[in-house]
Amino acid sequence: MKRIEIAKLLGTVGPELIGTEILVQGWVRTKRGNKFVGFVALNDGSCLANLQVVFDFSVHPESILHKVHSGAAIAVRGKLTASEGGGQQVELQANQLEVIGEANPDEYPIQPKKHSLEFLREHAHLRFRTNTFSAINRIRHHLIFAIHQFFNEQGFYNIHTPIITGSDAEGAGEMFRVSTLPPDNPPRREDGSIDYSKDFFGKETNLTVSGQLEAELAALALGKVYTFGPTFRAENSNTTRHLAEFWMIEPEVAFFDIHDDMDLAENMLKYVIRYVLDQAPEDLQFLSNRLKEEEKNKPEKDRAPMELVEKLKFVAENTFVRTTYTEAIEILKNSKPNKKKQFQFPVDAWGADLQSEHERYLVEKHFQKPVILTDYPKEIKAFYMKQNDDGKTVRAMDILFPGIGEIVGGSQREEVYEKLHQRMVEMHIPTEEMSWYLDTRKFGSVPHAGFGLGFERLMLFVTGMGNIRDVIPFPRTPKNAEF
RNA sequence: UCCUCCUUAGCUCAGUUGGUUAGAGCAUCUGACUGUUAAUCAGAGGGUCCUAGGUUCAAGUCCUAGAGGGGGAGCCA
Repeated sequence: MKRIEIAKLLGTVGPELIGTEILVQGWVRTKRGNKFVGFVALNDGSCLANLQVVFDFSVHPESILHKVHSGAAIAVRGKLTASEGGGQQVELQANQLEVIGEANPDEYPIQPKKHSLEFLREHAHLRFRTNTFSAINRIRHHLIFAIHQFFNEQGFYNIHTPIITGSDAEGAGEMFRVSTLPPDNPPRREDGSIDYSKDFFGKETNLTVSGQLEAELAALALGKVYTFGPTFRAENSNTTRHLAEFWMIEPEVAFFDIHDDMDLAENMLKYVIRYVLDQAPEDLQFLSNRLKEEEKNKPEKDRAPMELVEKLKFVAENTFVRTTYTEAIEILKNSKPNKKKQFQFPVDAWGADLQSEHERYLVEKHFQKPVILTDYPKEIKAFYMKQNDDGKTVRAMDILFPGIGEIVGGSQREEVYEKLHQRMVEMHIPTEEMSWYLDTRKFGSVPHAGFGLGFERLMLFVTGMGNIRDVIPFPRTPKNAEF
């Protein structure tokens, strides 16, 4: 007999199968009952909801049912019936029970009760077994799929940019070195420095901090491309928004200017949010309720103004606010918290980078919508960004989301060889080592633009979770590479 | 890296001014109950109070150092 997934039994297929003999396999969530009848809530990961399996104790020997604990894997054959109880439409009357894998209740750490997220993080190998993390990971799948589908529908090509990179000049952050040299006794040059010409690649190599520069190479031939791959930053960042290993989406499009870039980013975010709303309503509702429950413990002023599902719909249906850095500085200068000196970093002069508290004020208090900020001072942005005619600003755009801060960072790229070269010299980027990048501006250079979207930051927003370590299955952070 | 808070039973947490034998709920085990929904009810077992020093007649409680974790900041996606 072939196994049927619980999602199908609890979905549209269920009613048709009432009265027939079926097989289900899954993991026990809870067991309850009395001497005569037992109820097991069975979950197989195909959906959030459990299937209720009913055991008649006069049929099943107690010795086997004794092994049915939370966490145990079982296979059950029986007849699907309309439920006598109130909690569910259908249930399974068990005829045959097989305990596939026992779970010793004295050792199994996941109980049918609320665990703290901190505790579950230390048991990340088992936290998939909880409602919260199974919901998060199903949503993660839908989001990944939606991103690929969006770009595919728009005619983009997916490009695999290298994970190991020989360039350390991207300036996006500290890098993890990749080397096969013996760490205790590496070959050295006469001056005592490590001789990387003897290393595996014959030079220093690192894990990538961004696929953007390589994506630009592809865009200047294939037109519309995107990368979606792992990214590594060796920054000692200990926050709820940073990971040492995370996944990034980086589209790059030839003949796009900054406005096309903003349109693309806004459309993409709305598309994937709508997709998840459509594909995972139960999981989202569960997380929404969970969040609401959690917020009951918070003071009124710290509570989110909207419930999760409501918030996602709001973002999907409303136009993002677009404004310039210069206008944002004016708004902040004249804002109440600035005048009352409530900002930790007061806003006085044009040219300073915006702090988290400023971004949060703009998004959550002033506009109360996602905000796209453009035309930042060139001093606080990367070397490859297109310089405006004012000589002061670059065509950069950051998308700020409530509760998350910066979720997208992008720009139109500088396509004029001389301007790019000059900016690289000014910012001490080694131009010889980056000749392959400069070549694109020598041969058939065109205006182009792109952006980077931190996938886990998007996950934070969509799931409403507060810590980035809970939206990736196995988080890598400073001092933590378990599992 | 900086600031701040936390660490007591398997889990979540109480523990008063330093004072007798460190408690509760859930989980586990035993028993009761013929349809439960995180079942309910009764009973039992379960503790290196994070670690190492120190103060004191007396430390879970006070002090110092360390470890681990949370939150915030910086860097950023």
